[in-house]
Amino acid sequence: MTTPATRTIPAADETARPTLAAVAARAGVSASTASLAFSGAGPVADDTRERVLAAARELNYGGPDPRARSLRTGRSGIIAVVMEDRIRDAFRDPMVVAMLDGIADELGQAGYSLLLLTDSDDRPVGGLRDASMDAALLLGCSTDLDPAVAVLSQRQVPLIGVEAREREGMHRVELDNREGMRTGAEHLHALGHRRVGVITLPMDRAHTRGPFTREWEAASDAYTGLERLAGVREVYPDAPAEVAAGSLIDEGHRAALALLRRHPELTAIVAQSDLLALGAIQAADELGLTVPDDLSVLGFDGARIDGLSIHRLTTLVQPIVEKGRAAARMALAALAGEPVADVFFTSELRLGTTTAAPRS
Amino acid sequence: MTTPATRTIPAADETARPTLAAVAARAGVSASTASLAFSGAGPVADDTRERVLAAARELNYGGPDPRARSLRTGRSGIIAVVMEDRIRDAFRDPMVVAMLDGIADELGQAGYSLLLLTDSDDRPVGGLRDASMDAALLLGCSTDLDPAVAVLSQRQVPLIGVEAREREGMHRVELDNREGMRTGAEHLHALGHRRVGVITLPMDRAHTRGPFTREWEAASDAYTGLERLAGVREVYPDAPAEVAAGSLIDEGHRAALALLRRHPELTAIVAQSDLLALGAIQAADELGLTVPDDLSVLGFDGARIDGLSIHRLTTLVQPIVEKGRAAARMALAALAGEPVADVFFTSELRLGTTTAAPRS
DNA sequence: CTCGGGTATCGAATCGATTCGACTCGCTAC
DNA sequence: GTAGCGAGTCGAATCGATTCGATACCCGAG
Repeated sequence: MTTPATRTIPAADETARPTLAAVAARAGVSASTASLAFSGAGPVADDTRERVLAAARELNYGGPDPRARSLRTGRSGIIAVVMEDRIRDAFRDPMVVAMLDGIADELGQAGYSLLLLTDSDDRPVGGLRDASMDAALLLGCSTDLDPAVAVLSQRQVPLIGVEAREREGMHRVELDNREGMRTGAEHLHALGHRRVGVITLPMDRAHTRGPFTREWEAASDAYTGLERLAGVREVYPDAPAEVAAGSLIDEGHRAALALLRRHPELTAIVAQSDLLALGAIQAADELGLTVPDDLSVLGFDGARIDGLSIHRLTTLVQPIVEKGRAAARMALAALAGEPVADVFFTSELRLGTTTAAPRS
Repeated sequence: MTTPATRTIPAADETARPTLAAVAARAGVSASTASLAFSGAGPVADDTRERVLAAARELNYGGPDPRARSLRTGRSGIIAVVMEDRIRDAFRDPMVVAMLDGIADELGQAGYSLLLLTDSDDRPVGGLRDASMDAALLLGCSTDLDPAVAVLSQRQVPLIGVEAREREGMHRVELDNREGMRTGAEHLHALGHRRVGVITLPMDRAHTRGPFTREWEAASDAYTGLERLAGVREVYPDAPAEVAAGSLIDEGHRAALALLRRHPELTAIVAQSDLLALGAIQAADELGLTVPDDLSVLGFDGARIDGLSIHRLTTLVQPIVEKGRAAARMALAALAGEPVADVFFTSELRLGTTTAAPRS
């Protein structure tokens, strides 16, 4: 050994995790060479590489420590997906799952992995602020989490917002929520409906239920829900709205009951998601209303929900998986230093059996 | 400034990301003090902290870089969940989602975040090997991914296997799959059933469908599926089995049709998951068989699947969310250096309306 | 008046790799 | 005969923080 005796030599210490330096020493090469042998970047003689790998095997070395590599290279290979809801709630929504699917697929192919973050009351530790990530995808996040996002922005982490309010330095994936809903509302109007109610997605972080008053509307910063509502209001400016606590069948059920109790004159309900629409149909059944003759129901999403209903929902189909893919690709492009253009998707009205002309 | 002019001073360079050192310099304190000011560990005078934070604001510094912190402290705050399936498939399974829910809840409270990894053909980069994580939870992983897991083991990353084959240095969360299924089979036997078939979970990584032959069985290293099958075989040693390509309703449907075509004499079907059982019921309906009189169907999981069927499934209820929580807690305990004991959960037979004595 | 003890701060070592520039060979081409 | 080149290797700087031990200071107790 040429190492001076003054240095601490962890030589035969079996408990400590071996380092690249230890492997290099054992193989009789420098750390730089050993690094090259592992990464494959740069020229290394075949038998040198062999010796290094052999030494690694002998020392039970499992390859370079990702932490150190990440510090040096500035890349962690991790892309975060930030959601507002608790994971439990998020996974209940088939739209979220479908989108994650698109994201994961695209990221996986590029060799990135996916960190799931929920924007939970900004904990002192463990949140957005101190997870290392190369980029972040924000799924429908309101402005509430601005401070945390600002930190990422400061760190020059590329930010992709999916159906999120516009924001300095953030790329966006958008959907024509407003236009889609207007198209849907026009469809109802053409059928002859004049009294139409809306069941909306949550309008605040607390997932409060109830009638969507003008004051509440003024205070709300929910993005997607407001856009979809605005679309309906372009056709039915005074349509009453009931806010659900989540995109869930039960919530649609509850909201529909509330809405129909307060507004028995309604002949159609526009639900801001397919799950909500399904709940509304259930509620109609219970009230003895026939869908679509007594009550038309319109959804949004184009979720393929098999067997949950005898109806084929009239709904606005959005390319949800593609949306996920697009978001992921934008992150990858930003990381590659390529220019990134915002992406806009459009939804399409799919006619089903849940809308028809109002009776009489 | 007291900094010698020979050092490169990134002073007014607005493009480079500011470092803690830069902030410290600007605040007129040492890097150590600045670090303390941010982390809160150690005594710092109030006005010193103020000055540091002010300097950070001025320099647009977003807090310590997680990468560096992670290298130094040896902790990344990330716990990985490794699944075999593609995310798309995994999320379709309500059991996986429920378990992730328990995991996420427990980890979130402890300030950890959740890295989703799928064991995809061991890509050169982006897989298990080079994501930094403090611990890994392996959800029902077969031995196929041993090499990758071995690396983690070498790195002394705590490993928790949920329904995974036993493995050196891995903690386990187990379920009484075999005993549960035996109990279910005994229930059928007590009702008088003598000809019983099984629909199994996937038995290989390729998700191959088809009759589960003895050769295949010998070659398979699926863990949960084999255990559950073994439980049934303790009562019905010769029960024919049909392998499904996933825990999905459609797969249960397909498998049941195949099974009943080959074995019309069957009076009961044991499905290895509730979704498969639901599919089997659908298939029975189509074949004009009445459940439970013509065909009894037994599930496993105790998934709460509302509205998908008019039947209440007879099934083995497992504490799935608790399983997730337990796994997460084990990881946290291991990280805290506490002793970790394996955890065993038990399932319980819940009688529904899908099993009865065979006709005649 | 001095000593003990707590508070605030700093310097320097350290975490474990990657990477750039320099250096040494052996060979070819002019 | 030597300039030029490419392959292979090494040394040293660097990434950006945390943390340990030392130091300086102030205050109260003895």
